[in-house]
Amino acid sequence: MVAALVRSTFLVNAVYAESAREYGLTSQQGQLLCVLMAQSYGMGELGAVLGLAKSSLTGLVDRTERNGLVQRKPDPQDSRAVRIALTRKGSKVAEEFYVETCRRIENLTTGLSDADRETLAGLLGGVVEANKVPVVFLEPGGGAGLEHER
Amino acid sequence: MVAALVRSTFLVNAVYAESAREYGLTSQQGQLLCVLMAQSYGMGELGAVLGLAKSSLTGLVDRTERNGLVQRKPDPQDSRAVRIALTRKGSKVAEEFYVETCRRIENLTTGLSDADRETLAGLLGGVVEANKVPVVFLEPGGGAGLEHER
DNA sequence: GGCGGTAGTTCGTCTCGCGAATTGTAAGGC
DNA sequence: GCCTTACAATTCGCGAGACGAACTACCGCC
Repeated sequence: MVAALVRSTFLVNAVYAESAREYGLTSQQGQLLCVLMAQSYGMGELGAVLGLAKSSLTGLVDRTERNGLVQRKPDPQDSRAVRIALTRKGSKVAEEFYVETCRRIENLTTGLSDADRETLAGLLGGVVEANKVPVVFLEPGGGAGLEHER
Repeated sequence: MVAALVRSTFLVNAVYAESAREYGLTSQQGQLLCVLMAQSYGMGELGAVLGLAKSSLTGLVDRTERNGLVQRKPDPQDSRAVRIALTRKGSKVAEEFYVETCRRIENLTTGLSDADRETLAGLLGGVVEANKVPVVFLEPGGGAGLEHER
C-alpha cells in the first residue's frame, strides 16, 4: 500500500518533470504556469497556493519572467502589491504543457480498464480530499492546506 | 483522474519531505538511506536506481557522508569502484525514518475502508508495474527503469 | 605492455528553498 | 494630520540539488 503510493508518486514526478523539461521548463515553473492558467495572483496568495516562502517565490517568478512567460503587473488597489499573470507566450506554453502532461499522466493508466480507472480516480480523490491538499494543478479557487508546509 | 494522481503526488511528496525534515534529512537523503537499507550499492548502480547523473550522486553521497549516515567502502573486486553502505548511525536513522514515513503515508488513507485500501493498493500497484518504476522505496533487487530520465 | 572502456570525482553553472533584514506603502489610532 | 503598526514584496547569504564536460585512475584484453 505505502510502497504503491510512494512509487506511483515517483512515477508521476518523473513524468511531470520530463514533460516540463521538453517545454524548456522546470517542474516548478510548470507548476507556476498551471496555477496561473486559471487566474492571476499576488505574490502572497501564490506562496500559499504553492506552499512556498515568499522569498522563494521571488526567485521563481524572476526566472520565469526572465524567460518571458509571466509578468508582474502593479495592483491597482495596492501599490505595494503586484499581480503575477501569464504573458501571451506564457499562456501558449502553459496550455501546451498542460495538455501534454495530462496526456502523459493519463497514459500511465493505459494498463487499466475504464472501470478500474474510474475506481482509482475515486479512491485517490477521496484521499486527496481527506487531506486537504492545496490546489496546485487544475481547478482555481481553494486554499493553501498542508498546515505544516514550510 | 489526472488531477487526482497529480494531487496525491503532491500530498505524498509533502509528507515524505516533512518526515525527512524531522529526522534532519532532505528528501533525497531519505531516499538514499531507504535504498541502502536493503543492500550496499556502487555509485553507478545507485545512479541507475535513483535516476541521477553520477555527478549528482557524488554530491549527495558527500553530504550524507558528512552527516555520518553513509560511508564509502573500497570495492574488493575493483579498486576504481566504491560501495556505498549505511553506517550504524545511518541504519538507525534509516530504520526510524522508514517506519515513521510509512506510518504517515498509511495515515493518509485513514478515510478509506480496508477494502478500499486494498483496491487502491492493487490498482496503483498495477500502474507502477506497467510503467517499470525504479525501486526507490522498499524491496531490494529490481532495476533502473524510466529510460527517459535526465 | 599498451589501449580502449569504465568508475568516480571535480568543476562551473543553474535552479530551488529558506530565514533574516530591508524598503516602501497601507491603515488605524489618537 | 501624523505616527505607529502591519503588510507586500525584494534582497542577501546560505546550502542542497542537478547537470554536463573534463579529468583521473584503474580494469581488461588483445
